[in-house]
Amino acid sequence: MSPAKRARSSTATIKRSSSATPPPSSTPTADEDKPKPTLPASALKKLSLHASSRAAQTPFPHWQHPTPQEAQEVCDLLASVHGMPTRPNVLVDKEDAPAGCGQVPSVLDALVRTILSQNTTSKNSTAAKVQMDQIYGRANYRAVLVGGQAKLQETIRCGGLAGNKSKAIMGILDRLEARNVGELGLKPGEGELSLDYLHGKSDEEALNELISFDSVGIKTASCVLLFCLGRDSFAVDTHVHRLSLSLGWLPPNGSVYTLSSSDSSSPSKPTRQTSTAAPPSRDQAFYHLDHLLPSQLKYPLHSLLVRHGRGCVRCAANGVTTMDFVETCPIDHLVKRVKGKYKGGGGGAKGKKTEEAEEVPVKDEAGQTVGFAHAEGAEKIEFEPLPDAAEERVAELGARKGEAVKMEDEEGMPRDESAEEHVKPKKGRGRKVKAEPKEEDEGDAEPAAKRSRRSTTASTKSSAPTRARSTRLGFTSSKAAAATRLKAGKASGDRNEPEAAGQANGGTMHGLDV
DNA sequence: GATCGAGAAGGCAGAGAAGG
DNA sequence: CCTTCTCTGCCTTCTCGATC
Repeated sequence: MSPAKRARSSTATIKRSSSATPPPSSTPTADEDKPKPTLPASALKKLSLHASSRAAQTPFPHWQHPTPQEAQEVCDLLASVHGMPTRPNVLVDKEDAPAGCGQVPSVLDALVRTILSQNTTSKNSTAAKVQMDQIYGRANYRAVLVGGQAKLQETIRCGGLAGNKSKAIMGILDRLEARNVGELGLKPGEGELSLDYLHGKSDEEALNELISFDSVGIKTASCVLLFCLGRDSFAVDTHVHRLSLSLGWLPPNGSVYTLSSSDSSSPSKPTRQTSTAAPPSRDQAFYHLDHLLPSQLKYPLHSLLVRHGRGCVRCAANGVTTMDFVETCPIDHLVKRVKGKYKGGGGGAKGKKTEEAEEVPVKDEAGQTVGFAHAEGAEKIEFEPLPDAAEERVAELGARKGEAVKMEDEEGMPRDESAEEHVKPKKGRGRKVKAEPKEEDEGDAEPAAKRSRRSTTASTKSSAPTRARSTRLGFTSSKAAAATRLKAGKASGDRNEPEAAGQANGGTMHGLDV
């Protein structure tokens, strides 16, 4: 076989196999037989972690939710409002496809789009992708590779985290180039940089290949599998994660059951129990839900949960939707919204946190946690009446300001950002506040600089360093900066005109994968 | 009204702490 | 010492409450 034949066109439309598992090595590639080129330690660590998690099937073997019936019910209810998403058999390379949506035929393009969508809004990531296409040409990754990381970083700066993302993308392109040269026998600079060979690999092989790249985690890889490769993988993003918690599909405590790697062969017998207030992580949620959910529901459920998590005024984070909102929540009777989450907005209102509704774990005869319920007195959560129209919603949201104390939350995250949370001794593993002064609770007499980094940033997160950096770079708040620019009557200064890029982006605000 | 301060979204890697 | 787990930094934009 000519090595050149292996490099498929990245821009052509590619008909997908409808089967979740492609024919086993119908094109037995040399890279399957050869030992893999040495991967960096970080990649090996990721792969090892993934392998043990997969072997364990689910991190919560005693938590049998969602059942297929529960999943089907939620799917049907959400579809009644949002419509039932159907996966296209043929992906077409649309110019205005939003970043973050892996629904493009080229696997490499899908992966890059998904990377660009990490840690930023769809608007920003799409702007970055548009910028890339303008600078390098449409999905011209050879030009990207030739141009170097610095140029790429500058190009995608408007998307945020440009340093990390450009490094990640260049790493992928470097490896593909090395593959072209080392395994396909091409000359340097020849052939197309493509990941389309993943179409010929099994789900697990493709997933492993993807997560072996730097900056590509389970979620990113899962998105590519789900949307580009047409496989049944249940990607867990923030909306899916939040709603899964609210629906009781995940245990309230993320680390109740932990399998040691040596016991991964007997997943039904967790060897150790840890206890932490932290809810399941997104990765844990992925392994649990990907294991339990029926394959045919993964695509529609992911799409519906994302759409609903963004569009339902009752289920969106902080009650603020980022797209057309849903008047009535079809799963309102199924979700458990608990008090306690910070009501978004307004920095000045620091500390506006609502009272936490106490959760009591429900245990089976063996003492294993199999569910949770609100403590007495906390189970009655009164929902506010739904707005009747969009205008009313705006008014309602306005009226909610300042009523944070009464505002219930949909998330049910036991983790609190209060200082008390962080000075609490934890039973489980994990980093503690180093040498936390005992008198810390007492007062603020100690200069903030003397506090541990963790406790200091617990309340401010990364905002402070970010702001400090922004200030050094000449930013104030974006609003102020925008106003200043408006006054000055010129476009944004030496920045990369993110607003302009956003305008170029036009209406593609969301990479909604439906 | 202008400005400032601060939370939130978004996913990953890596540092560091603690248990076995 | 190894493994496991938690937490933070990374970056930008938007939003909103408080203050001037």
